[in-house]
Amino acid sequence: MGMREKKVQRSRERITSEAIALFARNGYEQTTMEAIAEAADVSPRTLYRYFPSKDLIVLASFTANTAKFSEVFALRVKEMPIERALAEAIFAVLAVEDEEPKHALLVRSIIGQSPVTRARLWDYLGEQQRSLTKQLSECLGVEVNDPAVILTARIALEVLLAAADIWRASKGRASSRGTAENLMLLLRNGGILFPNPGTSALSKPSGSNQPVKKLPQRRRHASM
Amino acid sequence: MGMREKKVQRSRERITSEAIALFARNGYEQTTMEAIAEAADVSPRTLYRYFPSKDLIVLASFTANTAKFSEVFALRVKEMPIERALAEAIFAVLAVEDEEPKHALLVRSIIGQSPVTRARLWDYLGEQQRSLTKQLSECLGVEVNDPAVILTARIALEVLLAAADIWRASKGRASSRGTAENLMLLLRNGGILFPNPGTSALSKPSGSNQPVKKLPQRRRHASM
DNA sequence: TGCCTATTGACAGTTACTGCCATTTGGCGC
DNA sequence: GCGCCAAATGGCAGTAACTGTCAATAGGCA
Repeated sequence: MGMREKKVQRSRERITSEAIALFARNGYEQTTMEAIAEAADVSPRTLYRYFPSKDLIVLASFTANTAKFSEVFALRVKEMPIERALAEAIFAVLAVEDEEPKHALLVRSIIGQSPVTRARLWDYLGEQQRSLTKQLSECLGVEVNDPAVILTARIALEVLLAAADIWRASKGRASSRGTAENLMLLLRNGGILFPNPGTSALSKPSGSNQPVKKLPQRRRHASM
Repeated sequence: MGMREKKVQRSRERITSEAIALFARNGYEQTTMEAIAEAADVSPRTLYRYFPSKDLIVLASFTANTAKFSEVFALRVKEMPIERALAEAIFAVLAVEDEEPKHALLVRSIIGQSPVTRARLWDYLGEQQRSLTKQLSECLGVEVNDPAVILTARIALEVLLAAADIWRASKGRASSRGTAENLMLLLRNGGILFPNPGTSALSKPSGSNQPVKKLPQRRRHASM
């Protein structure tokens, strides 16, 4: 990698880390692009070349730390049943929450501060969902617009989001992986609406979550 | 209602309808607030008093035409099982799609044009979800942070969104209600991942959707 | 009729973002 | 090392979404 690309890389990382720091200190709306540019030691115009909009800085910080659902799924589905592959993908995406809880909570709090930022996350999840739908349809040999695969993909991502929500509500004290496992068990048993015979309709009192296996760490300001 | 409030009401409706018309003609980004103000015959400053931001005009046009999920659910759950009440709420929210397909498609296309606008919809759905979670927890006598109710609320809204998506993909030719019914049947049968014994894992070929019962029409630019 | 208050409008200012052009700087053949 | 090219950067001017402030206006009511 030449001098040129290395400089770009470093600028990019400097921008994201300085921006996150400023957002954390002063709030998202209160920190101007000019301030970020100064902190990252580039001109405002250059900052806009790296990130066409302020919210994309936040999204970059988010995606840099989270595995891509569809990628993990694509990898795992070759060697295990679909249900397990989905579970693995969910765990992989949630890995940051268990490994760097502080940082995960911080980024989420920044995302929560601005509608535009939430929009980027929503769009990102939409892409993941479309991608997963496509993969599921190929696995099962049905059309991509088959209601069954569309619904399955959406529910899988909902389990992920619900786990993240519950984890956040616990302020990072719970295990996100354990939470996700709990939810998937619930789903398998038919949930509240369609409980399978012999399973309780409600979730078991989840005072203690399972211990979490350590997974290889992802670096914070990765290549993105 | 006095002269004063009536004037406000009329201004509000003039703004939303003119704005939607302009968005439809020129696109969301291309129409300025100034242009909307002029079309609605108010000063720009006044326009901002009615709608603090451009995207909220679009959200208002959306919510004015769609029933509130949680309200319908609250009403119906008193007289029928939860599963049916959820279904009724889904049908009620989807009613616009079947009654005013053109308008529904238009608003959705405008929402699709801007991330901020999508964010508002997402936030709106988030409120609905929290509200539904609370109601479900009361119905079942469990905590609001019970994973089971959280997941149930999310899945219910996902069914709604999936139905809307599939309906939109059909360009309004399908029945959104029929689509939703199809999805709920799928869910009841355990879907792809956990099929109940004796049910096909995949959705049945849905060439013909059920006929749709006519429901009382909601006015387009209602009180909001 | 005349006062009071809610609504409106005009003006100036901030900030996110864009297009354009001049300047700098790393990469590379010589 | 030298000079050329293309990529990267920076500065400047402009647009448009907002926001605060204050004066003008117009219902509502005594």
